[in-house]
Amino acid sequence: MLIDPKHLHILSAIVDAGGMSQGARNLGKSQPSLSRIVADLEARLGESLFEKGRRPLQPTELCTRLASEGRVIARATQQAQDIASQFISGHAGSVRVAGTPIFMDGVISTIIAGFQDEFPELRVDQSYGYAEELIEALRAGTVDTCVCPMEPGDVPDDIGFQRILKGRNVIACGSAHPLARKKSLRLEEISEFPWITQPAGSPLYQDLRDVLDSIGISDFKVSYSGGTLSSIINVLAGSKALTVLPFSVVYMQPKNTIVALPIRIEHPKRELGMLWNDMESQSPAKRRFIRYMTKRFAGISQAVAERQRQEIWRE
Amino acid sequence: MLIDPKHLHILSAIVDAGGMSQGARNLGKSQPSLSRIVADLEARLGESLFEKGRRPLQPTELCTRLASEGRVIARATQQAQDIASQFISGHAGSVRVAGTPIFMDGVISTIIAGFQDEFPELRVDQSYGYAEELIEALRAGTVDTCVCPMEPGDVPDDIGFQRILKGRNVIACGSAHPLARKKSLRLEEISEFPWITQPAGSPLYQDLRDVLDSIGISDFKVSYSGGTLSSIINVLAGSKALTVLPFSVVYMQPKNTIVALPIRIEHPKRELGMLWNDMESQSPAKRRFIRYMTKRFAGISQAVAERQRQEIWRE
DNA sequence: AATTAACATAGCATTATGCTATATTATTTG
DNA sequence: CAAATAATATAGCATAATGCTATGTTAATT
Repeated sequence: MLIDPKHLHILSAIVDAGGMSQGARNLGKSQPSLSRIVADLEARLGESLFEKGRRPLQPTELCTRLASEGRVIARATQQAQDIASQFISGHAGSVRVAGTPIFMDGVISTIIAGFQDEFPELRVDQSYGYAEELIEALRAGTVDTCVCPMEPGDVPDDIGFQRILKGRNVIACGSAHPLARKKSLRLEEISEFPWITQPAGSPLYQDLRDVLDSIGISDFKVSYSGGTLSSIINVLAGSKALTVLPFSVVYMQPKNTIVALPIRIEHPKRELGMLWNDMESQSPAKRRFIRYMTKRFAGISQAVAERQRQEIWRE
Repeated sequence: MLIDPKHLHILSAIVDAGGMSQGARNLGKSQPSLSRIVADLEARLGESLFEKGRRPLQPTELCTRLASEGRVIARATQQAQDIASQFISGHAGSVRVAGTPIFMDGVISTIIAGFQDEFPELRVDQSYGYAEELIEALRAGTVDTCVCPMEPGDVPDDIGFQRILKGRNVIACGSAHPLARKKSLRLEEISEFPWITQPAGSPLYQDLRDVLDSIGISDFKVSYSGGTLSSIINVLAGSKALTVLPFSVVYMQPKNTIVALPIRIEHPKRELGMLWNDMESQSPAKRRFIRYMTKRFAGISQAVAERQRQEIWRE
């Protein structure tokens, strides 16, 4: 003797409408449908649900109590309906984003803020990692999308990649740094200052080495390492140390904290991009996030390049 | 795009069981059933509910949220199930009992106490009235059963009647009354005391008149009227007034409050009985109540008659 | 008594659901 | 890495549930 929750819902609709005909209209069904469902229920329960022979339909006590459970069911079903449509339209759900620390802290988090402003019901779970582990995480399904500097050729075939920003590094220092005011610099001038480095495995560490190699500095002094971006910026701002950072990160910082030195250094071969595993199986929220990011970066990319041209290349 | 609450319930069962096979076992269904229902739901939502190609079945975010609504539905359905079976077995529900005030207060309420002790989930709604209005209320369906002194011949054909107690009246007084200690009384002795009466329309008022008429007292002094039983008893106990009461009422009172005088007075033609409208359409709880009352009174009726024989008739 | 509005029933078409048998597939084991 | 295992997916078929329209009944109203 099992009761179908749908029947309880229908019962509540009849009781609330005050009759079968109106109840049927409210539910978008025909009156005979409800009539039969009620009759079946009565037969299966062995109890009548409406006083018979009364025309403003009068629910029995049992009916009233079952109808109140029906209301709970109706509410939960509606809720599920809403959740589903919110979810399908990409207005509800969550995205798990991972990426390299400096970019996540320095650029992506600000863009995420804009995303959350536009889609307040969407939850973003952020985590950190470098290329190999990120791809690993994508494959394991513990992360939905990653932001990571990659050489496009290094992206495995099974992983989607969308470039969002060109790789442009600069040498950065605190805005009070003695070199900060100079219009032009000779390479020798920077050699006396100590350096802030990223962890050895990180792309930026490699970039730093490459830059100094190309300038001819093979032996450099490291004054600070291991901090996340906010620590690095504090150290830069309060000391004479230098570091290599993506220009986009410098660009996104508030004025008067750090600046980029007007020295052209070589572009890293990596480009910042978004990675994903299987776009088709992504939920709408996740697709929406990726769409949003690539779209926002289309604009930002321009602005960053323009500013860099003005500030570093002085054209 | 309507979601069936049953499907949400099934979804929650699958998620909670950690897989379809176990979920199917828990629900008492076959695994292919669930598999298809999930596939249909996915097709209709256009979103997958379980990560595909993962074997410990892993619900997607959407699935998790829908399942949590499913749990609400499962709980409400179970609740409805419980309500129904409690109700059908007569262990839940309510009974609306009406009756004449003195009997309700003096006898029935005590029996109701026993009923509620045995069926604590059953609610009793009590109200008061006299024969015509009671029958009216039964027909209107505002009351389920009535307790009322009636002449069996006066019961309308459409109303069921079950005698529960013979009509036996006595003259009652406070236990400290000067007449209370006498073994036998002459009729003249009672004529000097004032009387407590019921409202003019009540059966007991008629009984009082009949009694005094038969004794030859046509002109009697009324000292108090209009009170319900507890007032009447207080007035009896604290004054020298007399009144006519059913012996059953006197019998049910605690010792040393009121007593019945050893004077044989004529039996009223009315007998206390239970009335109902249509036994078939009564809910189990109401049937159970009527059953309980008639059964309890089968015993009480004996005890009352026996005691009355001893106390009044002195046989 | 006639009218009206609602509920009940009948009949039929369609969909949903149930099952068993069997194919696939992810994971574990040897 | 192949075999074994255990779970899910699919196919096919029978049955139950549900939908509708048309129509019969009935309680309330005029």
